[in-house]
Amino acid sequence: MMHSAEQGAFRALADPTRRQILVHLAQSEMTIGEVCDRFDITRGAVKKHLIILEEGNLISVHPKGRERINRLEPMALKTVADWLEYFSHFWDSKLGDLKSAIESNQKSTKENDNG
Amino acid sequence: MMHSAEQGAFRALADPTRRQILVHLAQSEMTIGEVCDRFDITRGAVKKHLIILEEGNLISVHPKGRERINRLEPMALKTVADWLEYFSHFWDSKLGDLKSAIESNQKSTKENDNG
DNA sequence: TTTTCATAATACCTTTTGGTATCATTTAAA
DNA sequence: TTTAAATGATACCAAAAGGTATTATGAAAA
Repeated sequence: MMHSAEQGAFRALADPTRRQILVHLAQSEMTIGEVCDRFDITRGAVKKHLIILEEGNLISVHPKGRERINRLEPMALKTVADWLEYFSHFWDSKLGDLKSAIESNQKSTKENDNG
Repeated sequence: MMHSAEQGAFRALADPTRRQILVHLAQSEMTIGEVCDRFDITRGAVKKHLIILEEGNLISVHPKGRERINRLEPMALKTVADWLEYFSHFWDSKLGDLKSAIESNQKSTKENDNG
């Protein structure tokens, strides 16, 4: 099946535990054990979340002795932010009302990366 | 169960068909029938996607005679963009490398809305 | 009033998801 | 060289997701 570049990241972000893990990794990189200490689920569950985060390129994993360091990879988050930015004129527009913003959008945009 | 304000939106955005629907609704509001015309799935499937988008406050639905108009609600997207912005210093930082950005983050941030 | 059109609702099916428990593997330490 | 620690892998389970087909409703049109 076809997957857009950001699909893996959107999928990973859908789960609150995974978003929480990203917040923790934004403070410092961690081993799996250290991530587990911050949640009340089993190591196996945490491991699965880390795999999904890795598949979405939101983290990278680096072996170090018998440990494995999990590190935030912010560029995948930027991919998501970029997708959202396509809609940003709806909320930071000076027009102030949605109807006008959509009409303005219809005039200016026919094709786009989100389509 | 506790749900953060943005949980419904993140959940809705995880599916590529639903993201596509939002792109279409950014062009103009549409009835369900008009949304269906743009996809190769059944009306029932589209309806379910619209319900999930509505649950995430990403769209609102407005009865009009025997039709129901689906309208983009951009503020829920802003909620998601705001969550992501917490991480933005990792990619737009002048520091340029992640290690420094995380160390800088450790100094400046102890608690935050994402935590 | 009787159709017809746009939509809602429900039952059902398969795959994915989020979790557990258990066993295997690899590396550091005694 | 054993032993302990950190992690990986697998089988299993219940619930949620994404889809279909079918039936029901409610408003517009003939």
